[in-house]
Amino acid sequence: MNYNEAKIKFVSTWGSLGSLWGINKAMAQIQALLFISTKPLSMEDIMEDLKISRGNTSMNLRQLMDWGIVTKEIIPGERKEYFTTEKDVQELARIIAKERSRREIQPVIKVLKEVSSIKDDGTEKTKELIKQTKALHDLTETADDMINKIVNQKQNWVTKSLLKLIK
Amino acid sequence: MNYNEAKIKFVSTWGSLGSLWGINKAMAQIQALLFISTKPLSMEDIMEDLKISRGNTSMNLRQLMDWGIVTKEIIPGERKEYFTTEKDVQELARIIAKERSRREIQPVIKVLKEVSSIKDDGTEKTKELIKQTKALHDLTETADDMINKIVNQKQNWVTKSLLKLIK
DNA sequence: ATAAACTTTCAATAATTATTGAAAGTTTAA
DNA sequence: TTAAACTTTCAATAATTATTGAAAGTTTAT
Repeated sequence: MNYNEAKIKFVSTWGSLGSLWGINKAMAQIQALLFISTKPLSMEDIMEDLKISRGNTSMNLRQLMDWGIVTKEIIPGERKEYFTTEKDVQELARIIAKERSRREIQPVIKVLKEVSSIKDDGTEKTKELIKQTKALHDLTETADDMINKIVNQKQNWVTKSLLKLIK
Repeated sequence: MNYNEAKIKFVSTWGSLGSLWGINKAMAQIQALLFISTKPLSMEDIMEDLKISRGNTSMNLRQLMDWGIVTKEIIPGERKEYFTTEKDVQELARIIAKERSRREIQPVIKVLKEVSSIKDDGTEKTKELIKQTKALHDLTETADDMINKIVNQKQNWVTKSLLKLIK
């Protein structure tokens, strides 16, 4: 496998993985491209490399900036805008975990709390609903907390020693 | 909010959350319905409650069984098949984490390993590709390990004390 | 062996989501 | 102030994914 094959494989794999972290294919591919680039890329560069339209590139770059993963780079003397992504994987993971928690997990926790707080009318089905949604609420909250805590540790040794601990 | 409102809210929220754990809406809704039901439900029951077709119900129940989340229940004297879901949230989380890891994370780890193992031809771009995909490989592998380890702890106190530790 | 009761399959269709491309908008240089 | 260089917006369209429903398949009771 040479450089170009490897690059294509990485970008497309990372793209199809997008669904795993809740973003679309183009968005994930743009991020992947920037992630392995040695220098900032222009919209033109990205469109050409991924063979996607200008509009698509623009919209997805904006979303990546909203997530806080990609930033604009001004290159003196250049008219075009250039883009870079966060290059540190730990920091990338931190941002993604935080955003997903905020956008998706928190709202679910809220609903689970609401649902599990309905008045117990004494019927079996109500008791079951309360019991099960409460369990789900606790689990979701704990998992969310843990992921955020783990991912917020700046130093990698923490992750490593933690892993050793629970083996 | 009464029982029925709460039930509808829970089922639809859990359904739209499906994307978070990589399954479709109907599948997640069926699971949600079974999760709060006090007794096994027939295909008829599910179709009626969620207002979805027989075919859809059949296909999604089969997928849930493939995941190992739902099981067939034979009720003596009854011709119909009945279904139940795993009721313990810890066990449910264990199954889901394991399946997602197997279906989605492992293949990605494999590709990252391949890509990061290409021959270093000395160019800057190749060095960057290797460096970045290697970092991603290590992170993904560590995260996958941790999630599996955490979720495999049967006793909840482990999770709790672990959480306290990393606070 | 037959038929009723039930489940599965899958081609057709509907719903959703992503992408295009060109017009409108913005910024900069002269 | 003008126009070139660039970016954004968004209605139309394409691609993908989910759903239906009816025919085919299976099981069970008689």
